Amino acid sequence: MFASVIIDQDTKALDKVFDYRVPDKIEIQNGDRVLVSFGARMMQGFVVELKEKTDYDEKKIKNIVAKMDEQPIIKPEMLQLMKFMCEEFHLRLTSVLKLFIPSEIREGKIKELFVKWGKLSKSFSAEQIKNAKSQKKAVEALQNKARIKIVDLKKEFGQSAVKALIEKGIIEIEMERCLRKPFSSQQEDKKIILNELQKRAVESVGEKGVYLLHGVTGSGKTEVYMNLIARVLEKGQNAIMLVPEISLTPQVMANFKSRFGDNVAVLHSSLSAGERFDEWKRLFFGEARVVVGARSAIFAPLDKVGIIIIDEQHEQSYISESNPRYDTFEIAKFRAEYNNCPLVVGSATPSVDIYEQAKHGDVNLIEIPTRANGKELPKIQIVDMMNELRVGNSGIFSSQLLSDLANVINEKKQAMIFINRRGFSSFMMCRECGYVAKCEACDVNLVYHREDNRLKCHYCGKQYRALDRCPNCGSDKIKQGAVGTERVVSELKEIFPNVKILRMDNDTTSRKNGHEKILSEFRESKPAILVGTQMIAKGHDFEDVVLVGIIDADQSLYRGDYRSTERCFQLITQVSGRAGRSQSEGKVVLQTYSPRHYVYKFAANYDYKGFFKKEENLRKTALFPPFSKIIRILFAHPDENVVRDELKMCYNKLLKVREKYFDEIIYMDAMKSPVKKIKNSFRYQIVIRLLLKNSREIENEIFKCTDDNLKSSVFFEVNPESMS
DNA sequence: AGCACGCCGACT
DNA sequence: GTCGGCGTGCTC
Repeated sequence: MFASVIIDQDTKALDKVFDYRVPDKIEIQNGDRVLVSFGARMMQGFVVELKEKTDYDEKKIKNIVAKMDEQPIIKPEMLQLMKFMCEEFHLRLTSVLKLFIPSEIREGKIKELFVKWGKLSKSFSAEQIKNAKSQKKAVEALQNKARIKIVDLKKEFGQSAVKALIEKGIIEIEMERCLRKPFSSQQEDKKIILNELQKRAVESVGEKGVYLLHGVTGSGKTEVYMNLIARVLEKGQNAIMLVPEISLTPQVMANFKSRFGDNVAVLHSSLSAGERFDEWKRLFFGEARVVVGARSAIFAPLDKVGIIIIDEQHEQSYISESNPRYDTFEIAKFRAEYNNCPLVVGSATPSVDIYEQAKHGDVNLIEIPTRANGKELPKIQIVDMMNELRVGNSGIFSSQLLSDLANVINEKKQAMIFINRRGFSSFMMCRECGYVAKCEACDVNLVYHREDNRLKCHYCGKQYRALDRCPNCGSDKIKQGAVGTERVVSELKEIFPNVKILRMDNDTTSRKNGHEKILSEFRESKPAILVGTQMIAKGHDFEDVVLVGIIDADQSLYRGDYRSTERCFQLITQVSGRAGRSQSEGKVVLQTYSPRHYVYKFAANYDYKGFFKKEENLRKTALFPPFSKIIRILFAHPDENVVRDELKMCYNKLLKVREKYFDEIIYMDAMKSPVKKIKNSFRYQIVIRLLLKNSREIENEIFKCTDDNLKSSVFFEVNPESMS
């Protein structure tokens, strides 16, 4: 019998399986963690396949040295998922591996895997101990107990005594694998009362398939989720619940903990490796039956999965940007199919992509069109900043927003001001006529790059001279518009000197608990204004927030990205959802320089369907996803010449693919990545846009062109979230 | 990743 | 003459 083993080391050179012979005395299963001799050293590996024959020279094959745990670490479902990911997303086995295995049992940590038990040797004689007191005591203890953990022995009788006994051969060491089943615990259950719409939503979720829960902000989706999970638990199955990164997590977590008690395991980024491992073990052994966590929790080692839920489906954080790159939704779909269970994704602002799937019936649509508390959604008022400019107000705030803020302060209520500040680059826009520079070839907005003072298209790489005069109206008031949180805060402080004004952005929350501190301070102050970036957009319920101001909504609109309109719509809806969550009516003031852009009309009316229809049409015409596929191949290497050469090599091969599929490849070019250098590695990319017909086949051919032994690291992305 | 093998410079 | 620099390539 032979076993294919992947070596636990994330390198391209080791991204293959190595065959070992399985000795008769060791019983090996798929997914077992094994110790093998690899080259000159001992390594840890994982068995991914068992077979009778091997292609490798049998004379050179080594034996598996040992099996490391009582049971396989990688369950059959996970093994299949690993293989699926490698094939489907062109990832390395070795890098996929680390998503499935907690760091605590990986790489150099082999020693910690075993519990070392101390046992008295049969052939020991009392003379050997003579008058060493603590050694004598240790031996006595072992005479009564047969075996004691070495760690405990050392603790009780001292390091040196135990060491001496081992050296003399009086104590023998017995290794035992450490992954054993811990005790289990019981569950409690509290029922929540659902309204009619929520009830119907729960009932609409069937035995399997993908469901899109489209519910307005405040429609009580969380209660629906909890009910669905309770239903599944009653059937004796388990559940996976995913939430976006951090900010939402404490609240959701508390909710779930109080509902499902010890049954809940939590996996998120701020856990220590040890804590993460503990939760992982609880899931692995079926002690915890619900996992709540960020995207990586989709790899939780749960059996009998009865439902998978992804909350805030549209969130970007579900797409992993660092290696290995993967889309959580695709993984969830695999697991749901494998377990024959439903996958429910929820959002107030679903992505265009998934809504398109719902339209074709690949995804079942469930709608909750009203808020759970019966309140109206806050009114959104669009303020034309161009007009403000015309009447002589060139400040950040419109007169409307200022007077509304004054009202809030008089009534001792709270307001939030939302600023869209993203990245290092931005678009160029004319403040007189609203003209925005676009790429001639791609119909997306150009991005201004300060380093070389040029405008660039992130999809085709075409470059344009930076503008100093508007080509439309001739005005010289053309500039890149970005206002920072700091400036907004300082101006607000000048206008409202006696009001508490808090700032929340990356700078102020980087410290530990910075997040919580600001939020609780805000909660306690009235009146108060909270100024912040994306992070104030989601999660938190503040009863007394009656006004939300959106400064420069355009920032997310003109980002040189085919998805930017979609993002803008999502952002407005999510931010608006913060206002008027309780008794008081809420209002939103939305400032923009392009008030006639269709996104604002739809967003102001909370008309998702209208927006979708319009957006769908535009993408169909311009051939952007979901009506095409964008493939980006990123090359990175510290030596710029190496990347250039290898990119060129790959590009030349790709030219042949393009020839073959000339009708289906709309666009293909090689260029520098918009971010030229990260961590001293130069980055170049090839961007290809192709039609959906035969796209899988073409994709595979494209991938083959990068298949050689390249020095650069190569990343392969389909419909990338960002081009940086 | 590591570690060996290997082919050129300054050193007891 | 050897010790050792780290470039290339292999590990079942």
